[in-house]
Amino acid sequence: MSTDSTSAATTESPFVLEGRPTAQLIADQLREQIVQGAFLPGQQVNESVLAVQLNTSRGPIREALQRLSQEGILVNKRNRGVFVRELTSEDIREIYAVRQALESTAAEELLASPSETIEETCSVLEETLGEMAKQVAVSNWQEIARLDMQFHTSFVSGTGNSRLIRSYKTLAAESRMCILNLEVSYPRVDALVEEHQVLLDLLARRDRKALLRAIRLHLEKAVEDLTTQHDKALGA
Amino acid sequence: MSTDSTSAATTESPFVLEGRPTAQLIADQLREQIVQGAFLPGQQVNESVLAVQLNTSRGPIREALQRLSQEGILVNKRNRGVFVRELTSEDIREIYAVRQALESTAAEELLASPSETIEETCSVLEETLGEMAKQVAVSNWQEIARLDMQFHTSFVSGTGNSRLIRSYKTLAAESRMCILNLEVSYPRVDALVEEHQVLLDLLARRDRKALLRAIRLHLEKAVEDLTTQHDKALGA
DNA sequence: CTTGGCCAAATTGTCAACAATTTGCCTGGC
DNA sequence: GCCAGGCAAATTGTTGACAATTTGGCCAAG
Repeated sequence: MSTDSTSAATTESPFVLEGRPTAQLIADQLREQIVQGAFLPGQQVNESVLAVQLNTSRGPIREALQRLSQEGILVNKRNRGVFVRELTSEDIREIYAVRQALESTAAEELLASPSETIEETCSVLEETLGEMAKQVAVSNWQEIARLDMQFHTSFVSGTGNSRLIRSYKTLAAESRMCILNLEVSYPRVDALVEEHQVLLDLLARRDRKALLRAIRLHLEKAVEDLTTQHDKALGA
Repeated sequence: MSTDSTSAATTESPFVLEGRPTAQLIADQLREQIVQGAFLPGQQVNESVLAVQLNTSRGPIREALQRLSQEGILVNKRNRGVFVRELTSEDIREIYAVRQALESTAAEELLASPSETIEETCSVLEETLGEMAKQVAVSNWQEIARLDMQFHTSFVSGTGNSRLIRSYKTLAAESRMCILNLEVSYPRVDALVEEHQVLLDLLARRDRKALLRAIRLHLEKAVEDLTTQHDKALGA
């Protein structure tokens, strides 16, 4: 992954301009690569090599890296560079505590929305869930992790509250990092699909109290799984 | 406020370097100026003039502006520049809905913390509240707004949850913008101090249920005041 | 008088070179 | 053998210049 010609594979688009903000495209690419584990935690991300890999100069790269630093998936050490953040068990608890707060609020707002909005959200969630089931069948963990977070992000996006969505997306990226850091992090995948199906059903049924409770339990269980795996990995 | 020599007054520090991340210092300065109303909503923020005002080049300025754009107090229009965000009544509702979610979670986490942490937080809040009372006496609205948000930010900071704090600080800045946009936005200042005193007392007394309720009412009332003033300002 | 396109000004987007700082190694002395 | 000091390499931080794009005004044709 150094500077050999095969690194061109990481450059997904030869020309970076698509008529949209360039640095953001780079940031999105990098974020995706990072949460997929292309960069190891603690590893330094060099501006210059990224510039040549993405066929651009350091300027846009700097902007993208700063953006990701602000999101929290990179850390910036003055005059040293940016590094992929290493997440501790405490970080996991923090992230999921805030996620619970935001998802609960999203549930409240969704239930207060017109039926049309709820139904549209449900159909989106259903589609994601179907895709998730397929990927579970072939044990594609990376895709499962992505779809897991896509499910939750779509749930929150259903509210249309842009601040809620913005805050949540950051946490979603961090969550994917948590999951990826732990290799096989889904103890039982069957339960995973089933749990999300429950969330979807409760939303469709407008069962406020049960939905809030299910969200809490779902996230609490995730924290438990993640921290357990995390501490185990540390012990190994 | 154009390019005359008096604009040097906006440059609070002749030398920007203090051994800390430079762009962040600029961002902090700008954020403070913006939430204080030094830039009007919708106004364009020019990179070049800022560069000469702050006695630096466009590079760090760009980074600072991008950071503030990501926080949401500036909006970036491709090839046009960055502008101070104009907030609508809908924005106010969004912001305060998320604030309610985060502050409620902060309350829960605080109450689950060791007594030591709670007491320390209370003393910090008390100090801010005392300062707020002083500024109320002299009707210094700008300082009142700052202390209002400092109170809430300190409350959330008491949890030590860095993600919670990070998300909240963004909303706090946006809230100050809401307040500033509306000139005299505190209908009755006495009620303001009193309400915060109630929050502090309930935290000190560990009255979970009453505290959560008080937070909700406090923020709901704020939304009502702000949107009323906002719509009135639009009608004028 | 209105409308269409063209032109120029201003501003951001990008780039490559230069400066400053940190880190690790190497050498010299104790 | 160990430690202190300095030196060199690498990386980021900063700067000024250049390129691209949008916008508003101007002019002419209908």
